[in-house]
Amino acid sequence: MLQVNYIRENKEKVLEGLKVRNFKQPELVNEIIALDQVFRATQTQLNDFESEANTLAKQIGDLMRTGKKEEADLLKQKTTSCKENIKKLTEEISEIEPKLYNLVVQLPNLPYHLVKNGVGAEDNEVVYLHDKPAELPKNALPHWELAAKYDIIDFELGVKITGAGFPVYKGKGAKLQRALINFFLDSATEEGYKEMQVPHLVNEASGFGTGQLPDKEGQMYHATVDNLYLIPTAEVPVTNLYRDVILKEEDLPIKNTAYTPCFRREAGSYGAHVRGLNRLHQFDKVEVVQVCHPEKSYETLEQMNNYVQSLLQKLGLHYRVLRLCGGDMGFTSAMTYDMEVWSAAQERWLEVSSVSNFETYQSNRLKLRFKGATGKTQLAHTLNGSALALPRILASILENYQTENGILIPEVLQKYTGFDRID
RNA sequence: GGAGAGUUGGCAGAGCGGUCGAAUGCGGCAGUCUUGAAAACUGUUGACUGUCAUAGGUCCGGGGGUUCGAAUCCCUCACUCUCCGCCA
Repeated sequence: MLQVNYIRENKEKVLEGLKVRNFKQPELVNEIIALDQVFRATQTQLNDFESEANTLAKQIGDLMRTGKKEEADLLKQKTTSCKENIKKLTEEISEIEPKLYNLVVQLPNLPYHLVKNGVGAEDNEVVYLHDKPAELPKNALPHWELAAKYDIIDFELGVKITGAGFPVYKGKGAKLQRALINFFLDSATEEGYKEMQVPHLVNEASGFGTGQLPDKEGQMYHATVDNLYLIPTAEVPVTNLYRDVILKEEDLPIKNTAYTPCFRREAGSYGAHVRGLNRLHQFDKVEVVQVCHPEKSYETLEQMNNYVQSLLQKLGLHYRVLRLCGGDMGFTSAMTYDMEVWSAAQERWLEVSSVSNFETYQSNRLKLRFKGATGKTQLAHTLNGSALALPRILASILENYQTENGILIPEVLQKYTGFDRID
């Protein structure tokens, strides 16, 4: 979330940013500033009374110790009105504070200056296009048909044991999946990320820390008996490692990577576009996360962008990079690149990665700070990206590498799979 | 699942209802000594809020209560640990 102090001191910038995002309730800004003023005025009044009460209590203490009980009793009477005021003002504050918080969390992050004004996906900028569509054999099949033909992914079996959106990978399909995970983790390690294995269930506090709660509660699977949530992305546990942490400046940047399954309820999304591997309730993903110095975060974003592209290039996929416009960007992001691979058989682009700089939006909520040379603590910047999400990568490999004689395995994966084709 | 113990500053660990934001040790930082380093010695060292700067205020797991005054007493919730049982 944004910092109230920042909103107060940079009202115009905030309004401009919200405009780029096409944000529908700019009036929130004024409400926040007004309520914040009330909040701080009340706080000041309360502090004054608290100060008075503290002074009186100390005096009474002194008198009691020196045996002047009558004088002490006299002073005690004076505390009554003070206490009443404190009680009243405390109640006021406890009403105002959550109200203010609820307003502030409704504001999205402010876009970086490179982000273009826009409403939706059609306004995104294509900033890079790599290669051409693969040339496919005549009767090219979409991946779900290839999956059935070679018996490597079984959607029906998943339906039987769990439900739709939980595929079963079989034989070489399972092996290819594992190969991709290893390839992505090894690559991330070479790039300087530290591999982490984190829990796949998180508590409520972690859900709040990265902002899935309270708003997107319906998107997560909830183990109610223990009040734990299945993670929708590794971002949740990996970023929460740094909740309530004050780092040393020399610890930055922190680069972590983790492979996890991801669980998403995807309530309400059905239809042709979710066929096959396009949209699942459970899928695998390798995530990269960085915590860095505010001055370095855009440099870092470009590094991460390039890194993700290097993976796609090694896999030999036709892809493009989008810089999302204000209206299409996630709520918490300041700038996002989406990578999309071309699905030759479906003839559409599939999003396989999203790399974002959240600036201080996450770290403010997480209380993730660092202490610089000056001794002042300040919020760190956080970034993350998928590197990569497996199902659509798998889908596009199946589709793009299909031949008359089976599906070829990209060379870079062969040392992980141990075979060079699926037939 | 049963029984018990605990939760205090970066860590370890003390704390009588008032003089406690909190002893002490370690760690960190600065200095003395040294060619340099180590050791030793000296000093310093929490976060948040607030102010132009002071001042002031809040924080001893969370919430509530008793009291003029709570880290300390009471209630409640959460979490952690130990032992037993079960078990990958």
